[in-house]
This record gives sequence, C-alpha cells and structure tokens, in this order.
Amino acid sequence: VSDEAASGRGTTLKALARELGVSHTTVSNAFNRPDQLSPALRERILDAARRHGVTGPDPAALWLRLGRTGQLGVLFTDRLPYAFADPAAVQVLQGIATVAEHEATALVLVPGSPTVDRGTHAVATAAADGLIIYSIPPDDPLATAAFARRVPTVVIDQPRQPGLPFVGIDDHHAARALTEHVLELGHRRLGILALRFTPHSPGGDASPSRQQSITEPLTASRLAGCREACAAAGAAWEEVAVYECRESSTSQGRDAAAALLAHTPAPTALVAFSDVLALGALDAAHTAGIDVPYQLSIVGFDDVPSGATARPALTTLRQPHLEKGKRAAEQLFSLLRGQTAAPSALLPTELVIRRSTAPPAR
Amino acid sequence: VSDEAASGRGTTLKALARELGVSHTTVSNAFNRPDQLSPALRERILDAARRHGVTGPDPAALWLRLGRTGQLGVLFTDRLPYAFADPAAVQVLQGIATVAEHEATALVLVPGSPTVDRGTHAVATAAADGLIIYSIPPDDPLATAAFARRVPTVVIDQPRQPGLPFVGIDDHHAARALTEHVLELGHRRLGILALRFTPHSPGGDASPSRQQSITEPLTASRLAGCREACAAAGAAWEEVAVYECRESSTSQGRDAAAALLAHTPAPTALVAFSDVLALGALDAAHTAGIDVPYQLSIVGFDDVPSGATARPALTTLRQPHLEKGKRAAEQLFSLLRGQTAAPSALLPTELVIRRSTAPPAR
DNA sequence: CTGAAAGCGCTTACAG
DNA sequence: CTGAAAGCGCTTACAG
Repeated sequence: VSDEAASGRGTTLKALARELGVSHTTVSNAFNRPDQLSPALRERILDAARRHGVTGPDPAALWLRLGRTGQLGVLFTDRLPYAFADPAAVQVLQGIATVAEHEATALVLVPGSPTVDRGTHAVATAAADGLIIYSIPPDDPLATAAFARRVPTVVIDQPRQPGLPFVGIDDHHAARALTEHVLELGHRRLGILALRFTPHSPGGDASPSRQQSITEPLTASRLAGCREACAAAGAAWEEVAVYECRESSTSQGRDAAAALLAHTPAPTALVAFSDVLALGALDAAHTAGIDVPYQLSIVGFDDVPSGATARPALTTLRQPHLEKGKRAAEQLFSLLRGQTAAPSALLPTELVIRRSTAPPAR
Repeated sequence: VSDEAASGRGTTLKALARELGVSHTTVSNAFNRPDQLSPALRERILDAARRHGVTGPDPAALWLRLGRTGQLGVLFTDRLPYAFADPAAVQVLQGIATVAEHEATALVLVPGSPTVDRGTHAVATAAADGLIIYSIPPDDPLATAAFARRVPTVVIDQPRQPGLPFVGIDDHHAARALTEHVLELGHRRLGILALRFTPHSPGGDASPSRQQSITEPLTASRLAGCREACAAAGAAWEEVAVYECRESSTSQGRDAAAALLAHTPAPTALVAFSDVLALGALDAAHTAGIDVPYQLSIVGFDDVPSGATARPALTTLRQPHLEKGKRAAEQLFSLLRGQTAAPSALLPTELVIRRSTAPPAR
C-alpha cells in the first residue's frame, strides 16, 4: 500500500480494504454510513485510514460518481487580476466568500482568457456545481462557455440572461440621480469618466459618434442616465465631454481627468463611474493645483472606504457591493438545493453627499 | 441523447459516438489526437458535439482518469472573508491571479472553518493539483489537512514547513527597522498595534505575560524586532504598550488606538503591524482631535495605496505583496511541471517615510 | 485509420 | 452486518 508517491494520489479505500481483509464497500460505509457496520470495525477502519493519511474518499472519484464537487464557480470579471484592483469588486467577492465560508464550500475563480480557446476550456472544465457570473461582457466567450455548462447560475450586474436570476442595481436611475446632484449645484459643463464601451475598445476621449457603439450594458445604462438628467435640466449633451476608461484604476482616473480638464472650456465638474476612477481624478487635480471642490467638483460611484477618508471626502453614489455578493451566493445555494429560484433582486442605491462637490466657481 | 437535464451532466462522448455510429475512442481522439482520424470525420464529430453543446470531455472523468484537474488550490488565510478586507492581502491574491490567468488555470479558494470537520473536508476535497497556502496559523486544522494532501505546495508567510518552499519577508528585521525610525525621531513611549497572538486569543491590551504565549510566528517575529530595536536604543520594553488586534481592519485599528492612547502616560508614537490598522488609528486620532504627526506619530506596515493618499500620508514599511503572490504561483507551476523546487524566496522590504511621523512634541 | 478492453476510485442497490 | 456487481465518463495501449 505505498504507491502514493508514484500515483500522486493517496492510498485508496480499496487498498485499505485489502489490508484489513474487508470489502471495499465496508470501508466506504465506514466513512459514509456508520450504521452499516459495527462501531468496533468502523474504528478499526478509520484507524488504519488515519495511519495511511487517508482523510476520505478520493474527490475525483466522488465527483464522477456523485456528479457534484461541493464547489462554486465564480467568473469574476473577464480580467481576474484587474478586478482585485477595485475595492468595490473585491467587496462583491467578499460577500460571496462570506456565504461560502458559512456553507464550507470552496470557490473556483475562473480567469478569462487572453486567448479564447483556453478560456473557454477553463470554464467548461471548472470543478463547480453552480456558477456566479460577475460583470462579464454579454458576448464574451467566457459568458458563452459558462451558459453552455447549463448548471445553476446567478448573474451579478452583467450579462443579464433571460431565465437566469440576477442581482444588481438600477444603473440608469443611479447615474441620473448622481448627475442631477451636480446639475442642481449649478454645473453645466460636465466631464464624464466612463467605463469601457466595448470589451476591446481603445479608451480615451469619446466623441458622440463613438458613444453610439457602446455594447457594455452597464456603461450604456449609466450614460443614458446622465444624458437624461442633462436633458431634464436643459444642459446640452453635446457639450458634455466623455472619456472612456478601459478599467477601473486610479491611474486611468488620473489620465482621464487630465484629458478632460484640457478641453476648452474646461468642465467644472467631473462625474466618474467608479470611486477608484474619481480618486485618480482627485489626485490629478491635486497635482495640477486645482482646488476641489471650489474650482472643480468631483463625484464617484460605489462608495468604497477610501473615498470616505480621502481629502476632500468623496461625494458618491453608494451601492451595496457586499450585499450583491451575498445575495447572489444565497440564491445560488437555494437553486442548488432545488428550491425555486428567488426572483431577481434589484438592490437599493443612495446618493452620499460629502465634500468633493460645491457650486461652480465664478 | 437528451438525458442532459436529468443527469445534470451534458451529452457524453459515448452518446455522441452512438449517434454517429463510430467508436467511443474515435470521438475521444477527435478532441485529443487529431492525427488519429481523418479531418472529415473529425469535423463531423466536432460538429455534432457543437450541436449538443459539448465543449469537451467531462471534467470529472478527466480528473479521475488523468489525475489532474488543471486547478490550483489557494488557502487564503484561515478566515477567507476577512482577508478581503485588507488590501495588502488582496494584492497577494492579485499576484497569484496574474500568473493563473496567464496559465489559464482556475483558482480554488478554500475557506477555513468555523467547525473543524467541515473545513478539513473542504481542503481534503478541493479540486486542485497543487496548493498555495497564505497566512495560516501553523497548528490550524486547515494547514494539517493541506499538508496531508501531499500535493506540490508553496507557502506564503506562514506556516513555514520543513521541506516546502516558501515566499516571504524577514519580519523580524522589517519590524526592527520600522521601530528604529520612530526611536530615532526621539520617541520613547511607544504603543504597538500588533496582530493576533494565537488563533483564538481574545485580543485587547497585552500584558508582558500574555506576550509570552504568542503562537503566531509573524506576530512573534515582529514583536521581537520591535523589542530588539528598543533594547538597542535603551528604551524600556516594559513601558511599551502592546494591543492585540484580532484581525487587520480599520475598526480594530480605531479600537486599539483608543485603548493605547488611554494609557498614562500616553504613547507619543503608534507602531501598527498593518497599514489598515494604522489607518484606523489615524482616524481615531482625528476623531479625538489629536494632531498627527505633531502630537502623535503613527507608522504602518505594508504600504497599501490608501496609505499613500491618506492625510497625513502614512509612513510605513513596504513589502512586495503582488510579488509574493506571483512568486508563489510561479514556484508552484514549476513544481507542477516537475522542475526542482526553486529555493525559498526572502523578498526585500523598504522603509517609506512620509508625513505621519515627526519628533515628539515638547 | 478504427474499435474492444481495461481501469482510474468510488457508491449504491442488492443478495446473502 | 457484509460483500460481489454495475457503472459514473473517460483515455490509453493494443490489435486489427
């Protein structure tokens, strides 16, 4: 019974059975159905198992036999490493992890793919009984491969899929409320730090014509919300400068703010689609010697902790990230238990006014 | 060929073979050994597969048959959800994810356990070819269960295991350097916001006698470094107030600072074992109307982004978190490829002096 | 180029 | 209370 090293696998239950002179089944029962054998024999078997470092049946065999792995798959954006750069996204994952810990369930984080094929493979192959999909472009091969699995699935934010429960917020409404706040302060020349328009668009200053080509639903909804607020306030949308940020990072926020501020006339208020982006803009303003909020107002979106402690503290639109993750995980677990799917959840958002906004100068 | 819904599994290669009137093997070859059959037949098979939503062989069967899953297990602290609250820890995970994405490999995040049994089970059962262990107490059942797997394993920070490669920093030396900075400014009354002493200790003010019972190697090393610096500078260790924080969060930092500042005489400098803790202390000082750095110096440990943008910007000890994760993942991949283990890596650290430290008042 | 056979490690009726 | 048998879905020599 010492083929462990060679096989890369531990001692098998069968080997244990042979050693003890009992049947394969009996060893299995010792682990799974204690009532099927005498306590004495069971102890003898468990003892031998311990001696051989066997903690239980082989997980690969279990999966094949039982058809479940006890693990949840998580598609955490199409660019796994980038997602960790935004605390808002991390909170979503933390929410998922909170539920997973409680259920003693492991989480399989599936990376998207530089190359299409291998990415498809990783999702198709992920050892998971169900999937949580967070912020994936609707036409991404990752999403396609995920849906092809046909396992219980819950979607957070994007992509909404007919028939699948999702958890999210009303992005349109939220962006409108945020923009209204800025407009009500009297600003008319706005700059928007938007998120990406399509999975592979180049980023940068976005002419109105480029705004036609947006395929990312989240960006489209928010931009539409901004536009609606402007229309209601009688502010000309053509004069709103939009900059596309490819990812939510402070460095993109800095670049975007610098570009936006170089417009003539310069915007008096910047609306960022994430706090991380807004924090980058804040930094750019500091560097340029621009006083926030008296020379420039900046608003974010998300309400991450560092926005609250920034100087000036960031006005933002709060959304419940932790709750998003928790809800999605809970829904997935009830799906897995065969309960009928909970209805999709639209979570509440809230405008949080702090110190980074003020009426325009002059 | 429509048992999909029932079985929870997709169409099998066998079913495909039956439908096409070819052998099981031939279908397998279509996926794995294109040279074993005619291109025309291969296309016919792949076509049928597509029609049935079959993206490849069943992953469970593959794992059992081939003995590998193509996934990496990650034990990300013993309390998975808490780890996401510290940006430093998240950066480690980001480093791991960067390499994983590049290798198109999924990551299995295994939660620790409220209850021992189930936690043990989750590690024992994780669908992983190798393990990365990050910041787990040496005697945690999670660690024990992980080592029992006997798969290629790399440890980050803790617990160092004879025979296993690890990636980390010299905590003793780093803490000493940090403390020396404070001492050189002239401070003699220090307060230390330490990390937990043992997995289940209560936290709070830590008398010298309680300091004897530390089992967490990281806390022990750092405290020893502080102590050594004090001894070298002739500062009495008995007068250094130590507070044990159970986890690295701003709220623990606030509580710790409040408790430490209530000592008589109050410390003139606070040394925190993480930036997140230091940021909490900074907040507590603000709230109490204490001016940092002129009435109180605060130093952190880690160098997370929000420490640099805090007001005042945090003096800290930088450690390369991203690099820790990357190195560990790279070492694990070379282990998995059968290369000899790279030697353990001790990564460099650096004292970063910013605005949160100054000579003591008076 | 194709197909029948063995076996990866296990669980679950089922017969004793 | 115990054990022999079937089968989960696949790959890999091997014989044709």
